[in-house]
Amino acid sequence: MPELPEVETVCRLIRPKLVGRTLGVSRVHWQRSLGGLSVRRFSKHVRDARVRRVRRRGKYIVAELEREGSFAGAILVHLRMSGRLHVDPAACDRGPHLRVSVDLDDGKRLNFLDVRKFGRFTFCDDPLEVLRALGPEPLGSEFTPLWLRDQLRSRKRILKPLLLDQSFLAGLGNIYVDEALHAARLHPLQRSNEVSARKSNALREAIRGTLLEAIEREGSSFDTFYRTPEGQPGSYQHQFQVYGRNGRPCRTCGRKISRIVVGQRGTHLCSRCQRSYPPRS
DNA sequence: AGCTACTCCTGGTAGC
DNA sequence: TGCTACCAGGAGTAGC
Repeated sequence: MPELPEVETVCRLIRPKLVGRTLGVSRVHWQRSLGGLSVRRFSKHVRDARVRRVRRRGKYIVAELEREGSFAGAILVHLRMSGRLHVDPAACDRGPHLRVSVDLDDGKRLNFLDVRKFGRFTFCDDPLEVLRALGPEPLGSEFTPLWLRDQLRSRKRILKPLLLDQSFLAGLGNIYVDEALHAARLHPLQRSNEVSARKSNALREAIRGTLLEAIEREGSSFDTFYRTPEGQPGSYQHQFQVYGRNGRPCRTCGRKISRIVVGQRGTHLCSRCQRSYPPRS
């Protein structure tokens, strides 16, 4: 599933193909991809606007638009489970999963594909309205050791759902939470207020290290899903320590990786490496 | 405040 | 082979 590293990879690859382009006609094949916006309004907002900048915030891709040099809203993309973004020649047939496409002034087309239809490709007058609900960037300057310690201490939430909560920290999903918790040797069911300062620092390092390494490897690909916009798979899936390794030996200690369900999410852990929960008595 | 359940969707696969 | 049933899962929302 596209999480921060995958979204960052997509962003880096499509940025040079979009910045400076003027948008043309759009085609909407699945209206709900627009997230409630009408086809007419979407098309009108996008047409003849120029792409000023392409950036990532959490798992969102934000393509900021301008008209006559002034900010004119943004295309906001969330890939959710199976979304993909490609810039293709206009003649390229992307098949039945193409949901939205927008013509570019260089004869190409920005295509949004999404097998499971959970993703969003929409226009937003003020993207900050959506983005300000997000927590800090795990690779940004706000995510300090002190911030994490304070935030963990001031809540009494189970670690896994807390780390998945985008309003707490932006960009982590099921895969990288499991990987980071294993790297920090923390149990997914541990309560946030019961995490020591030392463990909090370890968690911060684990989150940042995991994400940075995954970005370096252009994310993770499996299940025929995520691909870079160049069509290449990422390679971080070969580094997984726990995710999807149910029943196979932990690469640290050899114990079989177990799978439990936490907050309706499949959760993978090593019960020897991550034994802080339940508390030993 | 924090939790659970439900919804949206499809392709893949287990079981028969 | 061909059918049905079920599963994964990010995020929003309702309800307790």
